[in-house]
Amino acid sequence: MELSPTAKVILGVLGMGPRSGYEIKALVDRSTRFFWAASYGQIYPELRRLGEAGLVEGTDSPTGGRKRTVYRLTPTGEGILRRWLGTPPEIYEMRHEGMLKLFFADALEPAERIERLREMQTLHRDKVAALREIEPAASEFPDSSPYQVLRFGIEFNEWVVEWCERAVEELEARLAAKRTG
Amino acid sequence: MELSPTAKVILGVLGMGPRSGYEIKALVDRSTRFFWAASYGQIYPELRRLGEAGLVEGTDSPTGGRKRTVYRLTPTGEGILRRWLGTPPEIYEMRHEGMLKLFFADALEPAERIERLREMQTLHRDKVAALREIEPAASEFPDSSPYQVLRFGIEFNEWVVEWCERAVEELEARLAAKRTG
DNA sequence: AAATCCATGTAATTCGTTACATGATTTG
DNA sequence: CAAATCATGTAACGAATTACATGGATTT
Repeated sequence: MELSPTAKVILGVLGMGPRSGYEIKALVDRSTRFFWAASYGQIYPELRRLGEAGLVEGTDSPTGGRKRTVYRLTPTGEGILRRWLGTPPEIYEMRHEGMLKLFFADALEPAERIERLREMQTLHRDKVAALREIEPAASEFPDSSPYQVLRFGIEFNEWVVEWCERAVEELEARLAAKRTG
Repeated sequence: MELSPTAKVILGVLGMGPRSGYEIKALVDRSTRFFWAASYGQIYPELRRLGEAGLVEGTDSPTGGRKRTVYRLTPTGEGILRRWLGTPPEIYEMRHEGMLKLFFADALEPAERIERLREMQTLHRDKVAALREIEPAASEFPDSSPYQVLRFGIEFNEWVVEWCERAVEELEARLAAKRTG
């Protein structure tokens, strides 16, 4: 039973309690999206597949005349979630356009290379700001895993901001040395 | 002229000098793969498309009876590369299974949560080791952008290893406090 | 009354990996 | 001479986003 990327988030989220597809998407957008995204085009078909495979179970629970299906884990699904959680992580990927541009920055003037670094810094500063907005709500449960993960996100992005700062300083020092030397 | 993800690496690599598709792939695998991967199934078709669009130009230069096409940037391609390099980065994505498992770790025993963290730590320790192997060769050009990016990779992964260490210590302290308290 | 939110779902398109097929050349 | 490397390419498949379509409920 190989779990698809989207199945992993769905099972994990349903492990916290029953939810509709819409609610799963909303939760993902507020939390795991920073390291594990999922769109409607993935979530709804995957919920159907997981239902067919017997890992989740949908119950109709409309709000008024608005139809709505709430999904919960079956015992099988619960077991498979546990098993997956108990396995070492395998997937770790990054797609970082700032890094890519920096990698090719030898083709640029030194001043432009510094500009590239500044832009990368801005991007990560914005990430810190975005995550800090979530923080007050999340800090209600300071011992929880989700809060720990949020802290990681904030501290990691702060680290990158500082790294950029140091990199800029080094480059500027080198530029100055070249001018005077 | 919207550049595809693979077009970005290809143009960047060709900006450092003419290369065959095979050589592009080899370089990517030794360098940008950590933050921008590309496979044969992307590279060869994209080289053809870039050729049709007039950004690159292929020249037959067989080695013996083994056919081989070396690509170089056209002036148009050069210009488009420059323009892209001079624009703020937009794409920044991460897919981190360790983080995802940690996020859902409230469903686990505290001891298991610590295990999850240890596994994440191992993963990043392995990354540090892998990058350190490349370092000696890269450090020949300590002022180059690629070396700077490699340093980022090493230092970033080291930071994560330390973060995991701190997180484990906190959790262990909390566990101990619970036992005695 | 309009805007926003709740809710579900699909179609089109792009992106990306893996595996396969083919064959020459070099190195041990 | 076997294995590794150089070299190009495609087919099958899976993953993912975006946009669209539809419609009820709630809020302003």
